[in-house]
Amino acid sequence: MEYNFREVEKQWQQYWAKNKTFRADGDASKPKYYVLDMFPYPSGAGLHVGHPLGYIASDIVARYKRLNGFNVLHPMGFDSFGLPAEQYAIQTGQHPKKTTEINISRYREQMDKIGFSFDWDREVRTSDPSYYKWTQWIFIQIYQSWYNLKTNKAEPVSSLLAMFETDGNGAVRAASEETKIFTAGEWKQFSESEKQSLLMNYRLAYLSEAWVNWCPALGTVLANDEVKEGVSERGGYPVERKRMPQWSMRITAYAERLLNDLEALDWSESMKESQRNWIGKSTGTSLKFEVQNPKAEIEVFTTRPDTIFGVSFLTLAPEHELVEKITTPDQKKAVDEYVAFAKNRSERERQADVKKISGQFTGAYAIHPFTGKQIPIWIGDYVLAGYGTGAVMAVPAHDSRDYAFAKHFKLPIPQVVSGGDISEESYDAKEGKLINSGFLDGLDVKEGIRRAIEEIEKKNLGKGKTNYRLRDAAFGRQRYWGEPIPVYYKDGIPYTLEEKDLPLVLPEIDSFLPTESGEPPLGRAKDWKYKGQYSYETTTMPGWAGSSWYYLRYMDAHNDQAFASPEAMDYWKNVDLYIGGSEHATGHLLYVRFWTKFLKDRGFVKVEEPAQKLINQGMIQGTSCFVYRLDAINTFLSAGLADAFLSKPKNEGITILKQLLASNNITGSEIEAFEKNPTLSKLHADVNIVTNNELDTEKFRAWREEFKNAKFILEDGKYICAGEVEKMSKSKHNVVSPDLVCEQFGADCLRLYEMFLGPLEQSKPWNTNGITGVSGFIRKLWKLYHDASFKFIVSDEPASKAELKSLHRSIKKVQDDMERYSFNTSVSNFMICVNELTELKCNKRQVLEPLAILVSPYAPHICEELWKLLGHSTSITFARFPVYEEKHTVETAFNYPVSLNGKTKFFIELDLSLSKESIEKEVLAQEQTQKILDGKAPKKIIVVPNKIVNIVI
RNA sequence: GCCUGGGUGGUGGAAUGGUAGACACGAGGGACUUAAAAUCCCUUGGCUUCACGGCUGUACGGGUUCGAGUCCCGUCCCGGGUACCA
Repeated sequence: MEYNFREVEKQWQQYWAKNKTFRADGDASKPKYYVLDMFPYPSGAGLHVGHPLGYIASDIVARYKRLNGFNVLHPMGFDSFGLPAEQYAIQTGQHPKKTTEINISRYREQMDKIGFSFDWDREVRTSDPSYYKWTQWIFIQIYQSWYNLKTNKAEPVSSLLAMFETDGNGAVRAASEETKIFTAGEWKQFSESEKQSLLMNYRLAYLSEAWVNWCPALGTVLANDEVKEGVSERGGYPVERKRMPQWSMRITAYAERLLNDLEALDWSESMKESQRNWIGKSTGTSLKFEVQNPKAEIEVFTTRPDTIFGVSFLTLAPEHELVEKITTPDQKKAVDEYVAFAKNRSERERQADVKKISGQFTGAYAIHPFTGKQIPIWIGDYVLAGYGTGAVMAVPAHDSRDYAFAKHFKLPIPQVVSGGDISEESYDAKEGKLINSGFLDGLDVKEGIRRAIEEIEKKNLGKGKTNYRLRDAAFGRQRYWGEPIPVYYKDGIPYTLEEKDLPLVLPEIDSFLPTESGEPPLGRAKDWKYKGQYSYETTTMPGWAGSSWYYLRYMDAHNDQAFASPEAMDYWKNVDLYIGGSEHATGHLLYVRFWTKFLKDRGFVKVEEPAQKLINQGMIQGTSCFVYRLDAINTFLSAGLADAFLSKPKNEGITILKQLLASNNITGSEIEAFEKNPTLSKLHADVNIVTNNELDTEKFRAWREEFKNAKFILEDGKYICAGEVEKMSKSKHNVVSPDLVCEQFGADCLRLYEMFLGPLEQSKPWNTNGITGVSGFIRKLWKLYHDASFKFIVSDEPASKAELKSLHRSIKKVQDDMERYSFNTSVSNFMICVNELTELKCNKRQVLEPLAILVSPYAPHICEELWKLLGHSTSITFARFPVYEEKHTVETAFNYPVSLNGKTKFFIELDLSLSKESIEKEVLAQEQTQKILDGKAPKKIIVVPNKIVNIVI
């Protein structure tokens, strides 16, 4: 009978699950290969066809590597803590744990239908106490560490304490905000609370008063990467700046390493560039400006110290601590007003009118360190409190923002770099000679920067400095559904739990809202105290905590003595191939690198980077379908007819439509109704009732009550929909679920088709139009082994040259494609092979067996079935991936193109195993060649191995 | 602005500097069939020719090369990311 994918696929999926076929085996003699997907957050909407794209690719690689003799680790899990479950809980009262479990089982069911070769025995869930125990444990290690700039790595706090006890902190070089110098003697005199608060400045996880992104609607703090364009990434709510006590991770200590180590990674250039930009290294110098009345010093950071003589004012951020001090009495009112105005503006407002210039003069003046001139001090919200020193030296002639500010407030714009016209805009380029610049005159910019820093350092006005845009990462979240931070407070001092007290389990609470006093939801937990008396930290960890080390847990998922055993980690090392979306460039992928480096420093892991190779799969967009409705009479126009109407002037269009309606049996009264209200609306139709742009009108009528009595005006007997590419989403009715595709065409078809759609990395719209081609391929493959009455047949006769040629060509191509991760061309190559073999009516075992293996990573179900029919014991590991022999055993001779002066003239039969020279000779000896040369001697003969022979006359 | 990836038929897309458009969809034609579905075969970048064939062609303009979609220089578009970062 014809291939029945429904039955076959189900059987194999059950077989694989029952036999745990894909368990990463313990055979340490095999080379390892770790292929990982970014694990999903199990949302309530389930998977659409876009989600499995990356999983299919990784699964193909996993199966391919197994066939090549690798011990493959290919796990899957769930990033199951997160905001949506909690929001849903607030709305419905359903416990997030429950909804999360429901969502996970739905995801699991959907994934199982696609036939992935995940090792489910290693599944991890970040919300599982046995997992987050170790997330908490790692937090404690980070808390108990400091960053030693001398050894350039994290060390336990004990080593720091030892230094304090013997020498104080004078000689300590640490990533820290601590500026107070103390001696060993002083240290010993400090009280416990003083000691702890000093130490806090060194810890890699620390509690401090900090500016945070506060999202009132979500009631929580967000990290910088969770804020996009001034609103929260989840939900799109406004975010404001707020100062509050806050747990943070000192990721800035790792800025340089995170930046430098990017180079050796096999990631896309754009991905690396995103991280570089996010880290935002810039080198320049700090520089102090003196204020005389009252006495104060303003420190600025600049990358252009060469333009120091072009400074015509200073600008401070409105939040700058000196603002209040230096403002003169007569400016006080105006400054206060401005500061209040700036503070009340949300980040979004502030960013939205970047073009609008605002600022206020403080009345104070600073002294130019080289010219001694008085420089007015302004405040302006184009200066950010969080970057550099929160103050800039304004060089309007050579910085576009300073320029705009100066023009607006009519401040002087002295030019100090020649080569640009500054009458209309600033000249920002780092090219030209310095002018009007005292000791810098005549130098070019590069040289000027060097000289200026030299002079600044000599005069002790500042020093060369590197600045990073990267901020420490906010770690506490004022919400429920996350890992509790394993910290309790004694006399107001935070202490971490001991390992034996872990996990600190998330307590049950009766409501997921903040408490009346504004405390996070965990403040509601009753009797939740350490040793019955000390209160716990009530914020929880952010979403990125659990995902920053999960790749390690898969290596040894059930270990309750350690997050993973050293043996397991020694064997699996790190991820060989990581597949996931590019949207994680500045979030997850930075944090997971950070934690890996930390764990390496402290000796818990041996690798410096989590993933050597990264592929970002593109997004699959939806193709929305639109129908056009004449609202007055509930009549739908096929797209072509609607176009004809819409492209005409209104009156003319109505006339055309009236005729059209009349000729389509629409009654006169209805035509009148239409004339009164001639509106044509464009509505989304469910893509699942549209095939090749043709709407199934019966299903459409049944889809919605309001369309029950709809009338349709067709073109060529069909109702055609208009198509448009949009993001796949429920509200646009363009969601295609993988379940449906599996049901209709089979999992193998879905897998092949998703790969066939185009290069993995590219974003592309889902379009089922071409799926019949792939579906046909599967049927053809089946039919290779079956005769006209669908009886299984295979011949033990030796294969013909042509058959072997087709097979070997495909093996070579597919191998090459796999090495390049070019999955789409692989599918094409399968199709060519099957087409050729079909034409040759090949049913030779010698060809069909390797073919089944070759195709199996892509279409595992049908291949397993065929392999079984071929009489072999059934297992996905088959034998080995068929290896193509480089020797020209099959195609020793074939038509070789010969071109004359770059133009292809003819083909000749050549033996490819010959050397270049012999090929040249043979070409010349050919009758055809002599005819073309016509007695002349060729100037040059170029032989391109395997490609072409070129004769130049 | 900066960074990054692109620009190839009606469409999705193939081409380690070597026969551009593989493979698939769509379209057109044909076979089988009472008919439909399914299946199979042929044609399908453009221009030109009755035909064999010829010319032209990978956003545009130059260059390197025996040979360029591919490499180099310049220009124009499109997608993605990102920014008052001093």
